[in-house]
This record gives sequence, C-alpha cells and structure tokens, in this order.
Amino acid sequence: MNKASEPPAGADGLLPIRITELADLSTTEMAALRGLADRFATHARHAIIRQEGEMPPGLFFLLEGWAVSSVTLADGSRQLLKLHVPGDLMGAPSLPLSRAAETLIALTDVSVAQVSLEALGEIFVQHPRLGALFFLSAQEERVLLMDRLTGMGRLDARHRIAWLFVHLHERLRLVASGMGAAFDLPLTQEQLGDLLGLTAVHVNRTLRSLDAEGYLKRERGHIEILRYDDLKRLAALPPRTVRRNLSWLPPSRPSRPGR
Amino acid sequence: MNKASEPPAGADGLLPIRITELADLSTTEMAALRGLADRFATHARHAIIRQEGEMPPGLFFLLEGWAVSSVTLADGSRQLLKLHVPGDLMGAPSLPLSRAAETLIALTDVSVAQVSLEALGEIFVQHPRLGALFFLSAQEERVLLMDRLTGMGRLDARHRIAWLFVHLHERLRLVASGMGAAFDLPLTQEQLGDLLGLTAVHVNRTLRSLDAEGYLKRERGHIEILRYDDLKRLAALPPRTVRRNLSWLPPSRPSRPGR
DNA sequence: CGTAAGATTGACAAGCGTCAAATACAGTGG
DNA sequence: CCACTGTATTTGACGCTTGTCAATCTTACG
Repeated sequence: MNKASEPPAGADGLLPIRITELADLSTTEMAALRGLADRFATHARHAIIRQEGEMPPGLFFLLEGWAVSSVTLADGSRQLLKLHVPGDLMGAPSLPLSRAAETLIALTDVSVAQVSLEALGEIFVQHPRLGALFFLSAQEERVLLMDRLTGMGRLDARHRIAWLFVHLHERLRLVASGMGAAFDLPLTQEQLGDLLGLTAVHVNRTLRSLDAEGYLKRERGHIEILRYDDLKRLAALPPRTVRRNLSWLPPSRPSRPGR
Repeated sequence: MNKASEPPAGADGLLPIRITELADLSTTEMAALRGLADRFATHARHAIIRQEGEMPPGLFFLLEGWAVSSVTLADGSRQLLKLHVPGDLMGAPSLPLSRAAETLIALTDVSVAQVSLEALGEIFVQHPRLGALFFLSAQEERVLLMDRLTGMGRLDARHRIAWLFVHLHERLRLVASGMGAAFDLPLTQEQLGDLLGLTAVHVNRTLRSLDAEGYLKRERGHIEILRYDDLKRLAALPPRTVRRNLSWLPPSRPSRPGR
C-alpha cells in the first residue's frame, strides 16, 4: 500500500459521493462532505484494501479505479457483494459491527480516501439534511441487495448475467455520461461467477451463448451490448427510480449553527 | 383493513424499535421515537399491508404479529425478502424511490403504525444521535441482506435452511428473552421456499431429512431445534456482533435545542 | 362432515457443478 | 524480440442437486 496525505489531482470533483443523486446540495454541505476524507492511499490491483474481521471497521471512499466487496465462507468459497466504482462509499455496512463483515479488494489500481468517523458523526449534528441523505442512500443500497437477492433466488444464469450487464451499464452511465453501449469490466469469469452465484465454467458457457445469439460482444475486460432492449427484457427485475429532493427532508443549514 | 387512531394496549413498550440494540437512549430520545407513530391499523392474516408499486412509499412500524416483505417478478414468481417481527420498521428501503419496491404482507393478524415522514425528518434535526442510529440500523440490515445473498449464492438447500432457523432463533431471542429451543414459524413450506430460493417440494424434502436426522422437530407453524450446535455448524456463515454506543456517535441532546 | 389449503411422495428432466484437459493470452526476463 | 510461464478462457464428459408435474394424504376449519 502506498500512502499519501494529499488527495490525487483531479479526484476532487468526485468527493460528493452518490448522495448528490438524491438531492441538490448547498455549497456548505458539499464542503462538509469533502471534509470527510481523511488519509489518502493508493493500492495496486488485487490488493486487499480492508480485510473482513478487521476491527474496528473503517469507512472508505473510492476515488479512482474499481473495487469489490466480498464475504468468505469457512469452506473457502466466497460471494462478491458489490462492484464499487469511483464515488462509492465502501465499508459502510460494517460500521455497526465489532468486526468488519466484508473484504474490500482492488480490481484495478485504485486510489482511496479513509473516511473519518468523527467527521461523519459531526455531519449528523451540523447537517441534518446530509444525515438524512446518508440514511436514504443506505436504503437505496438495501434495494439493490434486495434485487440481487431476488435475482439469485429466482433467475437462472442467463437472466442473472443479463441483469448484471444492464444494471452495470445504467450505473456507469450515471458516472460517465455520454457512454455508449460498451464499457469496461475488469473481472475474470471466475469473479463474475462469485458475483452471480455461479461457477466460472457455467459463466463461460452462458456468456458464450449470449454472445452467439448476438446479445453482446466480449473482449478481455470489456463488454459491448448489441441488443440492449432484448437484453433488458431478459433482465426481468422491476425497474427502480429514485425520487430527488423529498419534501420531508430537513432544510439545508447555512453553516455552523449553535454549538 | 381495520383502522383505529389509538395504539393498541400493551404495544407501547415496543415502540423504541431495533435502535435500542445499537445504543442506550435518553428518555427524550425514546419520546421522540414514540412520536413517529402516526395512524394505527390492524390487518388480518394474508392481508396486503402495502403493495409494491404504491406511491409515494410509506413507512410502517410493526407492533404485533408477523409480516413479510417480498418482490414479485413479471413471471409471477416472488422472492420473500425479510420476515418482520414486532418492533421492526417496515418499508424503509423504498423511501428514496418514487414507487415502493416491496410488498408487505401480514403472515398473522398484525397491528401496525404508520410512521410520519415529517416526524422522521424532524428527528434528524432534533436528535442527531438518533439520526446516526437510523443510519447504522440501515447498515445492519444491509449486512443481513449481504449474508442472505451469500447464502443463496453459495449454500445448498440444507445449509440455507439450517442458517435460517439458527438466525431466526437468535433474532427471536432478542425480542423474547427466556425463549427455549422452540419457536413459532407462521410460514407454509411454499413461503419458506420463496424465502430461500427453493421450491416447496424441495423444502419439504430437505426439512424432512433434517427432521429424520434429529436436527429438529416440526409441527404446523412451529419449529423445535434439537441439535442446536450441530445445526449452527451447518449454518456456515460468519457470526456477526454489533458494537453498542460507538464512540463517534453524536451525544444525546436534552430536548429542543436552538431553533 | 365436507372442503380447501397444506404437506408428502414418486418419477422424471433440466440446470448447473465438478473434473480434467486444451487453448489463448499477458506479462516477464534474457 | 522471443521463449517462458502463469493466468484466464474454452471445451467435453459426467453426475448431482434442484425443479417440474402430478397424485395422494393430512389437517384445519366452516
């Protein structure tokens, strides 16, 4: 691990996290979010950013690169839980636990900021609206997990893969607008299997069949969706749309109020 | 649905939700939580408390009885997401969405309070510590979903059922301390299947085999665990323990501070 | 006492995992 | 620049877990 106390150039604009997707923020709130980032670090591909079992569990902010969170079982098998892209908060689920539940692994070279928990606590005091947005953001993640659970329980390999690609495409579009039908996917087929509850062999067979039927094209670490609408039809989960600036949210606070 | 504006007798002590498992609360905070409950209602067994797609999505507090949240797919299959017991907040994942993601169904006769979203917003302003605890509670739910996802992806029917029973037993112990090795389970085998990503037929075969091997005994809507430690060994997911009163949490506020 | 919902059982099929080997590819050192 | 080596992908044969279909049995309840 390579540590540096200065943020990497150009990453600054990313700090407002996913939360900006839920509401418009005041400049003060933006500044408070930026204040969350504590120590900056970079990790090489395949490096472990945070190991499950670690205590106390820390909180991380992904600035550049891809990462993944996973759980490992006693028999050595593992489940990949979520792919993290720049702007993602990582490790939050373990915050209430005494030991971290998930391992965070760098899929590419990444740069990461450690989030100060004291600063997070202060945000709930100084910026109730941000606190509520953090709460809502966690609920959004719950919906995602619920949908993934539904997929694992009720969809076969073909449908799960279709859903994953459509979902990833939509998620990446939010980050990189103007993206076409193609995107990077720095995952091996074994990792795809661990993500979808399949074996690498079966992932290969299914990918190959989707390719043969013209749904998509594959290269190393790169996917191009050819028949987007058909693929989306395969991805049979209900659509989700977030509602911005909910009326019951607390108002933005100007700056530091009564202390 | 049977509506009443008065809380049912005896339910009052339950209102402090799961949040008391994360920290000790001041009396003011307890009172604020009680203020969340808005309109009270009762529903008969099998009644739909809230339908997915409904808008705007409401928030509910389960006072008495069992309920379940589920997602339905286009082909009619459904995934049960979570069993709710008294004290549970229901419907929170849909809060950031424009339409409710999950259907809430009464498994037994239930009594439910509707939660006022305005009151929830006010809590983030008046009681930052409670806001942070709501945030942490959502993270705890994420961990549960992550574990369920891991189970669906990596465990076979036998292990999934073992995990469910052990997990349910532990959860019910928190609500009803002094509980033995037996507990009610108001679910049909088909519903168990929908919860675990299996078919009713296969649930039956697996339950029957666990029974035959002396792991447990079954009656209608009732489970008794006989070989608890062995069953727990089958339930091969890592243990989770929450840490109470985390140091970075905001302090309790006395009452209504500067407005 | 009748009826419907739930539990049980058996025969069979399909999807996916396992094992093992072959092939393609990327990165490395000489 | 090339041979070398480990990693990732691909392929085939086979078996097991789980699903499907359909019938029967049991229990709760009007």
